[in-house]
Amino acid sequence: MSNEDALKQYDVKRYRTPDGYTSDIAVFTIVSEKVEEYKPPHMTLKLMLIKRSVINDEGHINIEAGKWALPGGFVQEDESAFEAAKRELEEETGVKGIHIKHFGIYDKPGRDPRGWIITNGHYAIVPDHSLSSREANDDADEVELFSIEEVFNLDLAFDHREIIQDAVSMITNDLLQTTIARRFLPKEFTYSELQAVLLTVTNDTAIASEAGFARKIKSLPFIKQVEGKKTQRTSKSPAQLYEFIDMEIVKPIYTARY
Amino acid sequence: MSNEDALKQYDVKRYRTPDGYTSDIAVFTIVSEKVEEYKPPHMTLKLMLIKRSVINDEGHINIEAGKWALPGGFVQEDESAFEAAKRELEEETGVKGIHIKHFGIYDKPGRDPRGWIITNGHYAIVPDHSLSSREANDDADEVELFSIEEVFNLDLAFDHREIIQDAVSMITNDLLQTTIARRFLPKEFTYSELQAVLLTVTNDTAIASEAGFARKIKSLPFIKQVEGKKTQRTSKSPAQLYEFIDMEIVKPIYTARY
DNA sequence: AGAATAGTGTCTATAAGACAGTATAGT
DNA sequence: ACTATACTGTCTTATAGACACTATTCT
Repeated sequence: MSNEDALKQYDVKRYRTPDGYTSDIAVFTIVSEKVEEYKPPHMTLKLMLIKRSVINDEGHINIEAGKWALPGGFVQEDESAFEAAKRELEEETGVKGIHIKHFGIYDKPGRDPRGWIITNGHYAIVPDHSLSSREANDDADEVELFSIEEVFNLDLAFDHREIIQDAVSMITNDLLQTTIARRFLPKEFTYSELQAVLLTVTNDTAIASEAGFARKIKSLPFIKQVEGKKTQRTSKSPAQLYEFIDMEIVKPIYTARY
Repeated sequence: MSNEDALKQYDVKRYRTPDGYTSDIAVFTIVSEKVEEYKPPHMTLKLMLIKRSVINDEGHINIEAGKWALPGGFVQEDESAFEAAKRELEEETGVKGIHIKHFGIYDKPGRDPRGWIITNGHYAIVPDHSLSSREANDDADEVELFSIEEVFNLDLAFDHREIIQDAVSMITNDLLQTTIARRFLPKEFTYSELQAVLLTVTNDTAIASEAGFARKIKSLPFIKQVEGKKTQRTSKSPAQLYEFIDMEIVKPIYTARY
């Protein structure tokens, strides 16, 4: 009658079980191009990929060798896929406290020739500078940043093309419909910096307009001015600093106002 | 050098593998209350749960017996978790072509006392009438619909409380930010029917206002009038019918218009 | 006629969008 | 003075929101 009795009778091997359970991470960063003084940023969304080495860390020939792939690895026994993704990302970049989000599961039979291997798709947002310390490890020959257009011209391992497509569309949506843009920005930022982040994924005219966006940012309920604080990092004329307010935002498609 | 060589050397048992891989489904339906003639509907969002039986289909004592749980089951060898969810839902309700969406993975070590069992959370939207044919099966004593408030007062199996919370917040968001409301409605519907669906998850004043919503629906880019078609099912006065247009909608929180 | 739902008319306040113009400060 | 960015002024047009009013049809 108790759970203990039930457990004794439960045969864990009744069903076939997966041969592996892994986490992959689409590591996004936004690089500022033309970082001159007194210039507003022009930003590009980039994805970090690794080139799979021919010989793996045990001296064996690697599967899908030579192809570009998302970093990732096996989930350990005492952790969840999400925790594994966080751990692997920390190992890879050496950075803690990174924004990371699970967005999908990839479990189609045959997606990995080694067996029934299930992988979890995550995306992560890391600040530009965190990736400078990156280095190739045993499983990877090279580590490189690619723009979204470049990525889809590469020879990608496994079903990583599909995973990356999902990651890109997920982060695009999230950038526009949530406040995760903050993860690409310093705590305090100018209107043109936020604008530059959003313009990496949209060409919405309302966002692209300088004067319009400069005005709009002041009426957004989830952003507030940092009173009396200005910066000159984007122009000679001091620019007002803003910061995000922590709040849940759901903007229904059936209404126009907040 | 080839993938075949790599495969020969690959030891699938290097890492511990999960003991089970399952799919659970949060089956939502919206029931119209007070369905009188010539009345606009008043709707309530309900979730279907099953009560786990004490003895399972093999005559053994069942785990988490007597508790309420999401329907679900093991993913078979030749299918993905999503396909398993669809299959199980069809088996359960006898309805095909149901809207179903994967929203999360639940893999915390210890979430299931039987071992390292990973489950996939899906939500499904089924029309009211499809659930009338539901019946208890071997694993379930009872099948019942609960309102969202009722659900959280029940004794729920495993970590289904957490899964249900995620399902509810996901469907709430999706109802307001995507056009899935159409899955709760007939192909052609009146403004008050759409309004009733939305009001199951929000009390946004712009949506709750009759006159306002009746006007608003005409300017939404993803909904069009069915020219010249009216119905009297919601009132004595014939009401205009509308239908959804298939399109991608992303409404940025940084802008107000479409 | 009465009742209930489905709208429309109309007014006000607010916001968007366009575009010109001003402000600031480094070179 | 020049230049580039950061705004602000101002006008026009569109929409939201409120609330009264009309329209339709069954009972």
